[in-house]
Amino acid sequence: MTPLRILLVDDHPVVRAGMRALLTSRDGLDVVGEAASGEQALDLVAAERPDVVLMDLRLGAGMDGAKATAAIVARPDPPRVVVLTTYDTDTDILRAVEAGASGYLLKDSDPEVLVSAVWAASRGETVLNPDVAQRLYRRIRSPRVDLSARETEIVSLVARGLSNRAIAKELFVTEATVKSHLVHVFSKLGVDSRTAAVAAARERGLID
Amino acid sequence: MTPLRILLVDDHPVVRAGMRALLTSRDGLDVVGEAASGEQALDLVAAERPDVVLMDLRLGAGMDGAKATAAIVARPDPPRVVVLTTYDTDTDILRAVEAGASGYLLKDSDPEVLVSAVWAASRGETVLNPDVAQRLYRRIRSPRVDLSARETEIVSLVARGLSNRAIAKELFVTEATVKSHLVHVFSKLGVDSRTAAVAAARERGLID
DNA sequence: TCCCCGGTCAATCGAAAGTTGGATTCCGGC
DNA sequence: GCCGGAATCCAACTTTCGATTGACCGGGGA
Repeated sequence: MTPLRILLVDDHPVVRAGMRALLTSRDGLDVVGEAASGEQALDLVAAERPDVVLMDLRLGAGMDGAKATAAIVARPDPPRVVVLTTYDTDTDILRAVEAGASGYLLKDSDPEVLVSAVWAASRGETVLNPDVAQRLYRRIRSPRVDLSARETEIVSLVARGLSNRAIAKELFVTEATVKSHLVHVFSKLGVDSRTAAVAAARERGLID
Repeated sequence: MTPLRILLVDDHPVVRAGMRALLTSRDGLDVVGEAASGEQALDLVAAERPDVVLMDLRLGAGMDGAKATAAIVARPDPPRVVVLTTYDTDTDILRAVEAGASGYLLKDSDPEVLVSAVWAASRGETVLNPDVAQRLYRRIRSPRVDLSARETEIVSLVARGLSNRAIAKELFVTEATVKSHLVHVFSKLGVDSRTAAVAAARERGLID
């Protein structure tokens, strides 16, 4: 049987070396490339046609892991993409899953788990870390809120500590308008103050 | 010449494998142990007596990297500790340096940089990532602010979105007291609103 | 010892923030 | 076409926040 062809995507050389070391010591697994950025990952997917891509979500500057994942699975006859990351915030997970990832693992997973996840992904199965699965479940139950572009913009400025007046000046509207947007934000997030809105928006990954 | 004895400390198996792979391929370097926690690191330092410890700052549950570093350098004839981490917030850096770290590198550093940093540390030199050095410099110039325990507690609650009244209830004090603390926080951070205080405290790593 | 600092509280006042209600525009569906 | 909904905008009103001043207590360090 031909070995499974694997592409590693991570902006940290140390992590790439670690994945390579953990995977190449296994029979039937072949690391055919390493990419340090999303752009490079796309090139290597086209050139090497791997079976499985191990993808970090945070890739420093440029395209992030979720975007790169989406671009990869949009290709004809795409490889499976398994996300392997340190972060487990709701939004990160949701974005990765929406982008079409076949798995979501945390970097503190056991090497065994990692290897079996790669195999499972190659068979078309979906592999989720238990914590991650639980978060996803919670998220699906609670209705998805999304703020309009304007609202997000304003909450971001609030989070930076600007007053309504300062925000109004920044966006060339009146203070009343800023307040009005904030009222809508408050109701969408189920809070009743700017600080709580920032906390809620941050928790749901709507800002930052 | 006897090889340099190195101990790896990181809670992520992948990262440990990566460091091991990058270091063991070099002449004169010998990885003598791996620890997944601060407690384990202390044991292994005592048992293996390494020359250099590569230490992650975030170690999951239990003792964090800064504490572990401090405990290690407090030993008789201690090894050099080089911090190797993903995070580069001001507080992390400062805590590591204060704990007695001989170096501070980011995980996106080149393997070459990593290797030469290990050698430099073994010779007693201090190795700082340029970004890190710059942050340290900025930090030293701007007078160090630190909030009292009570003040930090209150800012954290503000960051969670609580009103003064709610904070007062939470801490069993009156609203006047909360306001009084916030006045001090505002003046220490150079801001004039609760949201700006949260932003400033977050930026300086005083909360979260 | 005395003084300073951290934590506690009170009263007041002006300035933000938050509430209510309403206007306009744009867009997709019946 | 017409309607409903959502996004953006605005103004007047009420509440909370923040500034200011002043006070009390307890625990260290000079």
